[in-house]
Amino acid sequence: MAVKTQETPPKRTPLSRERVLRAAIALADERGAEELTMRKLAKELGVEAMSLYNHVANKTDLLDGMVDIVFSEIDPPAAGGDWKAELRKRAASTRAALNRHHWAIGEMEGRTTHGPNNLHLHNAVLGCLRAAGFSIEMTVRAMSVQDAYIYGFALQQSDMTPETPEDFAAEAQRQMVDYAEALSDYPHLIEVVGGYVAQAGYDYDREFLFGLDVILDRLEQLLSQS
Amino acid sequence: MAVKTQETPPKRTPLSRERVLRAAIALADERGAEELTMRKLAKELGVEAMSLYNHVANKTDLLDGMVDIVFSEIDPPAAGGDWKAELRKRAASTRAALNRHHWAIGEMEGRTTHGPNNLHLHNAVLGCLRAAGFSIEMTVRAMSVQDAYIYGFALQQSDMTPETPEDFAAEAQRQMVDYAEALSDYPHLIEVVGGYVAQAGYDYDREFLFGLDVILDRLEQLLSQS
DNA sequence: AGTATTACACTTACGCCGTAAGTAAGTCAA
DNA sequence: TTGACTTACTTACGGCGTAAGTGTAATACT
Repeated sequence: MAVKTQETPPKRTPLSRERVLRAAIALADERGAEELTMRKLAKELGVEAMSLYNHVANKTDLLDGMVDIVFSEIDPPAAGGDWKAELRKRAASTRAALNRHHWAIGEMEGRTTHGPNNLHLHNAVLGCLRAAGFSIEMTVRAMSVQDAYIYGFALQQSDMTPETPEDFAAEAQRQMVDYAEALSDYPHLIEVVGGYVAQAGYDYDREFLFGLDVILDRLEQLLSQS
Repeated sequence: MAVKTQETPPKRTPLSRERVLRAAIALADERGAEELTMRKLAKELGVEAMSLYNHVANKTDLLDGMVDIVFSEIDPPAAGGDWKAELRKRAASTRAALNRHHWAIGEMEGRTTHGPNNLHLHNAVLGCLRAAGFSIEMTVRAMSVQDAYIYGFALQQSDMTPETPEDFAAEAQRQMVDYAEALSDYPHLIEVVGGYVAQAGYDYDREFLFGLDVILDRLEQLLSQS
């Protein structure tokens, strides 16, 4: 007697904004920003594309949410301690977050809305600088130069996919061959890229910290002579 | 006697890669990168979309060509003169070029192929630093930190559309209202953005040069003590 | 318990996009 | 003249974001 057979009730866990955003980040992390489409994201969640619109207003709202989650992964600096160490820590964790989510650097550009985690982080950076003794004017400048460097470095790194110094050296050697004829006009590229980087490689972590300390050390000088 | 009336022979000047690239840049400059599509570009040139493919291989080839033209607009630094002045000049002209073509900063990310103008410029920067007396290792680092800062600054600026200090102040005031309730948790944002930037505004040129000199001055110190 | 409301996933459809493939019209060398 | 080449045109395909409407299961309220 065919009662309504409870044939494997789909039993899908319901969607939520959180689940949608997390899945979107995972997809973008794995396959890149241009592979993140509403249809593919829906398929990943076992759902049709239009269902996503019950939880995000549209695609830019989706990206806004994703970006703010990335901001939440950054360690805000503490105010009142060793300000250089605190800012080094936040710079490193920013770089780490942008590295984990290499699509984020491209998506943060041109975005006009700032999520709460973004505001929280920047409030903390300003507070750290103010506590260190910088004037308001210098605080603005100090944050601006650091942010520009941090995001710019991440941007440059995303141009060169190889991660390790060895990979980088190999890539440099390959490009030296590719551009061989043109390169003969560029002796300094040969000397530096061909003669040095292709041998020694390029340690992103070390170079990043070097540049950061160029900035922080000079800021410290300006602070002490003010 | 209906001879073949030479009824207004279309007389269109033929396309060329140069013309396509220039038109693409003009379109992207005016309407943004996301408005640059093959169809709209073709319409601008009075042609059908597919005709463009006789002059560019595909859309990324088009963008490669556009990006290299932007590089051609940057003044390469001279080697052997006042190296800080030369590098300040190239930084300013880079910023100016990225400002004229605000889409470029987004399109240079992740690009793996480097056009001749890109190579030429970077060869000149390396040459300038080597002539100033930097070791090969320090030359790599010095270029890296400058580039990161320059591109990062342009990236940040593209987040905030207003150009003039006054516009910036007005925008800051508007955002203070938008985020009023959340902002109460962020006293330093209130102090700095609300209390200072919203009043004094933000002079991009001045702030850019300040940050650049933070870097160049510290590099000079490291050079003289080596 | 029965009914009304809401929440949420589904289907369909529209106008875009980049571009593969094939066609037609002009130019120029032999 | 002819035939190869260049270059613009037409058509078509699959994928995109998303507007609009439909069906259904859970929840809230008599």
